[in-house]
Amino acid sequence: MKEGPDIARVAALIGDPARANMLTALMTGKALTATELAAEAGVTSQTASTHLAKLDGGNLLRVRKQGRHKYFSLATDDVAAVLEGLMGLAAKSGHLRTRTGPRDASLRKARVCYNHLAGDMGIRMFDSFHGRGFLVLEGEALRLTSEGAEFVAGFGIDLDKLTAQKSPLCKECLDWSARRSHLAGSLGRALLSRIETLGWAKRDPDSRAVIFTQRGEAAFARQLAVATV
Amino acid sequence: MKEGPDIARVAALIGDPARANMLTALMTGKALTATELAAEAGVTSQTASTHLAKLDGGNLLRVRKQGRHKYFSLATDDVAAVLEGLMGLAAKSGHLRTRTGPRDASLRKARVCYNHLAGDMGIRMFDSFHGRGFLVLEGEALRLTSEGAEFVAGFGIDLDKLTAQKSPLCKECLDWSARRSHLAGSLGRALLSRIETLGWAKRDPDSRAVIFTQRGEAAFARQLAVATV
DNA sequence: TTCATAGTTCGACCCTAATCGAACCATCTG
DNA sequence: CAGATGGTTCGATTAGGGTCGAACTATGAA
Repeated sequence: MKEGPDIARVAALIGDPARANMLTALMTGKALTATELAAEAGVTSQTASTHLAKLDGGNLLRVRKQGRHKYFSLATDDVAAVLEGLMGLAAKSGHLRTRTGPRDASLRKARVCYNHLAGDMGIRMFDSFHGRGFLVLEGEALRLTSEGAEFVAGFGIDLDKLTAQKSPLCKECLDWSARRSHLAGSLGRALLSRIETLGWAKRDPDSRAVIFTQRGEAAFARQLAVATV
Repeated sequence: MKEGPDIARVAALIGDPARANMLTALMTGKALTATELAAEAGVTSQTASTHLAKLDGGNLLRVRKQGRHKYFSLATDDVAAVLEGLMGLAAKSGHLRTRTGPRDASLRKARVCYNHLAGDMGIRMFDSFHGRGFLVLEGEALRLTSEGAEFVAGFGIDLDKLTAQKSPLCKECLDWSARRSHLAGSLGRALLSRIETLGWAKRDPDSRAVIFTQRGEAAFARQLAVATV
């Protein structure tokens, strides 16, 4: 009774209705912001904040700060597995679902996100870079490989100018609509800027949408599909 | 926030330190009495009683009444699996172990339990009967099959006399030392009585021990090993 | 710069639920 | 039968923690 592996502490974390609702909402695998989770749990943002702090303290969550937002997702698959098991025990099902993302199709496709490219096009770019070994995840950080540097240089970007800045070159950014990663940082901003310069796309002045021209989208896709060798 | 599969309720059940200690103590697979679990949790018997009622109400436990005792075990393997998962999440291990059973070897081997045979010999008998299809579990009840009836009749037991009684013929009884099932009920009592009549064993007048003679143990083992066909 | 929004911290309130003492019931022992 | 033990129920106490209002910080937008 004195020591123990403290299964009680973890279970108690999950045992609060508000926190349980948050965790079940995160079972989709998507990341949600604090306010979204607050709504999901049916509590105010203050209480949600304390709850999320506790869940994070119990290593049940993974937290990523994103500007003035904070994105939460389940820490590991193990957490999801335990939640799944608990759902099984609580035989009576009846899931909650959570509304997500922008309803505007053009925003989903491509938009600016703090001056870099987000939406489906942003994700495609990130996936391509990652899959071709241009970007590697090192712990929490994102590093541009020499192959990657070569590619962006060939794309017309002056890396030296970027690395001279104080702000980080590469940052992983969580996509709003799809909730997957895309490229942020000064490089992300430079890439979007270059795309605009090339005339492949231009920003919609009334919204965050980024409108690709037909020719621009084709050229963009061609760049992403280029084999490394 | 209104409905939900109520993962919170189950988690909250496990989330109380006292209850968590009880559940971890039951992770061995053995059944424990209410007082043992109270000691394990470090609470009084009253509080333990309420805790156990709640755990039972949440379908986390299986309960078997045994005279003035109440034996608790985990309801299903699923429960154990979830607990295992929670332990994994609560990384820091350090298990509790619980003292068990009689220290006297002869008592472990064979003893009377409310006038029927318990201990290793009792378990061997139950396992043999069960494995040969003499006894079948039907829900919570235990039924003697026609093959079983034939066998015990051949062993010299008057079944008609037993079935005429009001008390149940077959009952599953949880073994004190090994915490596994053996045969109780009027049949269990009749079997022990018959064993004594045959001179295979006699009771120790100073304890609960049942002392088998060498010849008796051999004959007993032979009976249990007999193939049905 | 000023405004708006996301999130946090502090403080106070309140309510649930764990706990135990005491009395009670059920079952075994002698 | 009386005595002992295992377990439950009731009631009162208490502590822990969830909750929100209000004030505060940080980041982005205009």
